[in-house]
Amino acid sequence: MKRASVSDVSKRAGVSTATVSRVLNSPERVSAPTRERVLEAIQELNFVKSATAFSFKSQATKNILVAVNNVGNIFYSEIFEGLQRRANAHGYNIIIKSPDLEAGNDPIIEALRTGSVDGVITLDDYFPPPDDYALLREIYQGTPPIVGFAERPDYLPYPHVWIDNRAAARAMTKHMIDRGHTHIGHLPGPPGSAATAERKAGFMEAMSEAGLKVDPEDIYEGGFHRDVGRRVARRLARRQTMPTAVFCANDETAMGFISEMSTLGIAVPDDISVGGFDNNAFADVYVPALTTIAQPRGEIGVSAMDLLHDVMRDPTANRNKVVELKYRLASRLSVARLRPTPSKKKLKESAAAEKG
Amino acid sequence: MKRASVSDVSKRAGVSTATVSRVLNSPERVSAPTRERVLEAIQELNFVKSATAFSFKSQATKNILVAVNNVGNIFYSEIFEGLQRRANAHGYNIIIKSPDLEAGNDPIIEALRTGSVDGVITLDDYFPPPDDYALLREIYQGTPPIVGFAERPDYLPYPHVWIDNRAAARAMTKHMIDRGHTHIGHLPGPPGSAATAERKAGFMEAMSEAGLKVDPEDIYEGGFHRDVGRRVARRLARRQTMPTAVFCANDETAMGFISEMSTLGIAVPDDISVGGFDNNAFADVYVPALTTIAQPRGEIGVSAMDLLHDVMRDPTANRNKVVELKYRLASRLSVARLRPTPSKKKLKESAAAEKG
DNA sequence: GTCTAGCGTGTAATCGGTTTCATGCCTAGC
DNA sequence: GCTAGGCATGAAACCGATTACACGCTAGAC
Repeated sequence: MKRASVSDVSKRAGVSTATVSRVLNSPERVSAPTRERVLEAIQELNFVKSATAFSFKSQATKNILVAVNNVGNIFYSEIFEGLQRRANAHGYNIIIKSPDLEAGNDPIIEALRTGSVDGVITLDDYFPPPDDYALLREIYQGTPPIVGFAERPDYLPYPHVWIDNRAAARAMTKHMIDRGHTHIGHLPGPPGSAATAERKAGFMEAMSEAGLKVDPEDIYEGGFHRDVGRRVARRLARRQTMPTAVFCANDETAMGFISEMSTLGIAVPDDISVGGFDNNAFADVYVPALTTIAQPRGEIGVSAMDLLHDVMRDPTANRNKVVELKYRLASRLSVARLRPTPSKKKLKESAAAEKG
Repeated sequence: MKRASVSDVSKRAGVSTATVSRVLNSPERVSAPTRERVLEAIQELNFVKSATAFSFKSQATKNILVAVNNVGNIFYSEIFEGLQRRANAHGYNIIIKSPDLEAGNDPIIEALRTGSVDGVITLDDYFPPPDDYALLREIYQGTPPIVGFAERPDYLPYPHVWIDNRAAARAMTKHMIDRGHTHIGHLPGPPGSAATAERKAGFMEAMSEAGLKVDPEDIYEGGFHRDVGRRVARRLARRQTMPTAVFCANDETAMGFISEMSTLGIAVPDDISVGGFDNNAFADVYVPALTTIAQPRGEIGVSAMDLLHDVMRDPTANRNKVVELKYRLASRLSVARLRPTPSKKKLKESAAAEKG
């Protein structure tokens, strides 16, 4: 039992394939009796248009590539959700792909070259070889159907959606300063990333605006990973004077930091305050509930898909379109008002007292 | 500047399209000089095979549909990662989709009917209309190229990957019993889900094997959501005698529970032990680190994709294939050995003492 | 009564590859 | 010297839909 084709339907209904196609695409151009016969035949044969044949003929796949560095990063989950929902609304499918590091291939280049997708959304700093992209631009006469979130390479300034990382970092830092903290540490994220640079700049600006000095020792470069937070926690715990607050440029890092501090017997926020960035899926059920910058991830997905849709419909008009989305400071428990801190020694004593 | 076609290449090289196709697919059948000329022409014109034309001709899209109820659920992240990696290896793309509840359409039916994908992987209890599936089975002569994780509807018993939820739940319960707990509560998850039923059964089995009675009051049906955990926490805190341990059939629920308990001044694991299920992305950096059942999510993705690949290559031979993956009990801090619990009153006293 | 406009429908080309079949040439075997 | 077989290549069909163009018929205008 094979799928029925237009030709099968046309035979069954005693008409030409052209008429069947008209019934499907502009039924008002077909006389009522003929239309009826064709529709019956379609029913009887259980006919559905072949997606591949349609793509071939129309030169449009209805597929959108979503390229990310690591599909498994939970940061994307909600973005995927927004993308998917919106793609459905526009009649697209989303194909999600990460670069295969061993093979060294670039999914974006490949997909656009083979024409297996109509457009591309890239969600992070995705920096493959410029020369291939130069070629792409040539092919697409300056406007490949690409849309991004946040950072873009200079050689391919595609339309994009972003949030103001610098302002957000400034807001978090100010939040800490407002609560009495003057000695604040910062974990800015992986070197080389634009997000890192922006967030760090925001931190520095807020500190300098408040007339506070930043000891280079209090900046801990690293990556957006729990192990970075853990490592920094161990290092901090050994120092003579700890900062009273630490701003991690990523919730996962913050959680790694807090959890390690907890096993070292240092409590958040009683002994040290911690702020994060992302408002990841578990920031609100963390103990303590994490004060963080909420990125509107669902909306990022929705906006990116809508933007791409615009770009695909009118590439030149939307060539330079940029959509800024609002961040939000989610103030919860992990950043507390500064109180005279009990020394570590005192803490141990009280713990001992409780046991005894 | 448009993409070059086989025909363009053939003209440039002064050969027929058949020869170009041979160079691409079975180069050994073309004489060296001709082959050279064709390859040159391909280079010069920057020729790449059209994906749509190929799909059309070969009747294979190289696309795999991954159907889930909610793309945004972070539980899938790592599974997606495994699926993606393996799909790449087999030369497939993955299209990720959730049903559009308003439109009431079923992505699986639609995708298979239009032929826009070659196969389907479904990751949770995905129970759309049986009659449509009956039709699908007819079309595919009994073996639609579908593979699932865990639960399947009776009317479409596709090959699948699973973990033994019942045994895993039994293991967690036994772990609590081994640590001295006899009064254990259980949050089994959303009613109607097979996972819920299995995990609950495992819990009951372990309790009865240990000769322990389960008060129906200690079973809290709900869903895999933080709010369920929170609600149960509030309810428990009001009871005269709390269980000394609670087994939540999902980490998110466990975290909601723990975080609410924490704001109520009840500490985990000092006052009550909590076990989870999933080993989600943050279970290890939670405070306290969460004791849970680790599902091998990456491996689930890998196995499902490999299984689908087998099914697509030989549907009849793999019609009933089932792959069982191993769970693991991750014993961390949230389940502690039972100690004589301080009453809530005592706790408040000691807190007051600390302040004073 | 003739001419024309327009409606409904069919014929055939088209998209870009792959594949079957045919053809011409060369070589080896007798 | 003739033939069989094999190799390199080309011509054309094909996958399933859409669409430009052609055609015939009817109705309305003069």
